[in-house]
Amino acid sequence: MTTFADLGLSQKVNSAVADAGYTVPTPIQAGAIPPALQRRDILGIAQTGTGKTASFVLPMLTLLETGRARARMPRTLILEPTRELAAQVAENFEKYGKNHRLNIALLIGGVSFDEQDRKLERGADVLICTPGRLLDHCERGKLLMTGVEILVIDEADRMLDMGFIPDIERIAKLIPFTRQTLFFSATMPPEIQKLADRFLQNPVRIEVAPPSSTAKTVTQRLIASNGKDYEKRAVLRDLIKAQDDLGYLKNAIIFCNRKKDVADLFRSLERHGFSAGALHGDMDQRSRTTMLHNFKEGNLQLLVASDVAARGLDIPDVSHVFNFDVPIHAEDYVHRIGRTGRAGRSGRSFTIVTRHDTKYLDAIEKLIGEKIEWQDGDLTALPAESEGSDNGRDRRGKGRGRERDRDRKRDRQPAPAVTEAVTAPANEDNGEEVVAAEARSTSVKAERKTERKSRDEARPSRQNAPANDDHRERRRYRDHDDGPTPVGFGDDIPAFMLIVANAKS
DNA sequence: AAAAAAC
Repeated sequence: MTTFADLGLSQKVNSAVADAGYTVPTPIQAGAIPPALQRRDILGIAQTGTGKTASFVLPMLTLLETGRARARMPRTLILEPTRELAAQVAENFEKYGKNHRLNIALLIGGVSFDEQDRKLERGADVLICTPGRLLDHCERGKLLMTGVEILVIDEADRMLDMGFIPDIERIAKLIPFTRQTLFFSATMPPEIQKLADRFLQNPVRIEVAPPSSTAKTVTQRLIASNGKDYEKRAVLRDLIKAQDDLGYLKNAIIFCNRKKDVADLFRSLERHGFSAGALHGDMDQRSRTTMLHNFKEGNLQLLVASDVAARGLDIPDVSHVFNFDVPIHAEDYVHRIGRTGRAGRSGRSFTIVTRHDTKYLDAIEKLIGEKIEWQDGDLTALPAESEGSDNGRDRRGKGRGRERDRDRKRDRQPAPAVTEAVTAPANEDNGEEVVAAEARSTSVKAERKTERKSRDEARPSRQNAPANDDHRERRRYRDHDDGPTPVGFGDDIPAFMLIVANAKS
């Protein structure tokens, strides 16, 4: 059997891999690492979850051992479609590069330029970027791309979906022709093939089977619901409680199709006393980072997310995926449920289906080539909807305030006082702002510390994400649900909370 | 019917 030791990686890399507990490479790793070490171009066709990231990180670390970075001239460049994925790749470099002394710079949007700039000035061996921020740095003249030896284009098909290809082409033009290019995509539609032909020279092609399109380790079920959001939320809560009572629920990602619904559902779950976080692209980057971090650490049991979290995020041991909405694109279903049942573990997925979703459900079942079982009866078993059909436009219009009231009346669970105070003034117009504020409220202690620090340190960075003792603080704060006064702030209550609390009483 | 990404 092939082991990592057979692949030609350096001693430093092999020892970091062994420390991480790995001995046997995955097929994409076994296929890509040897030719990558020989400076060949690579065309890797692989989904996330196949060990793809290590298949470029490990050979890059080995190749980077000779030579040094010069100021503003990065030696390697990795392009990722989302900020979270970029951060995850950076973590991989830290983990497997622990025996190296490499400068790794993460260039993503939503955070301060200054620190990124300082890293560039020092000379970066590895640059991990989302396209927009990289181009921004280039346009400011802060970056010279003529020294790039290795270019990695990751998740190319997703880059295409997101309209990043023109940016990628602009970036590639700045990099010498003599570079080595590693190109990864989960699928190879004609546009991607054309792109690969332009970017790659005589590549080694490695294609690995998707881990059986929908992982066999995931038990999938459908739940019928009427179309009203408040009904779906009640169905979801019952489902979560039932899975928890059975002892199955460790943690869950709950997917919504829209950012606004992520915000609404998150608020609702918090109001009902669940331990929940939110993640979508309109949240400020600090909240995004904090939420993901807290979910990974187990400080939040539920993560309500948009499809920003559907692909590639590596959160080991997620027990459940709930689809609050049926995804519009069938492939997204596969990506979403792929967040659970990872690394051979078992996982469960539940998808809430309404009468409006049947054609999307059909497309999903066609794509995965099987019928998904209903948990308790299909749509025909539902009582008729009370107020006629509910389409999306209706839901967003005038009927909405009434629904909100009814939703509240349905369940009399007391909500934590602080959360209630913060969420009370939610309305159509400031929904997203409230989410940002809530994201803060769940980590007030942590953020107070970093804010204090940041007065001296220009702007806070990812590295300033809350440390472990802060989580314990927050949990105590979250579980405290008696008394109308915000508790846990000392005499340092943020102004926005005081306003809200006073307005309420 | 959406989401993602630069300021």
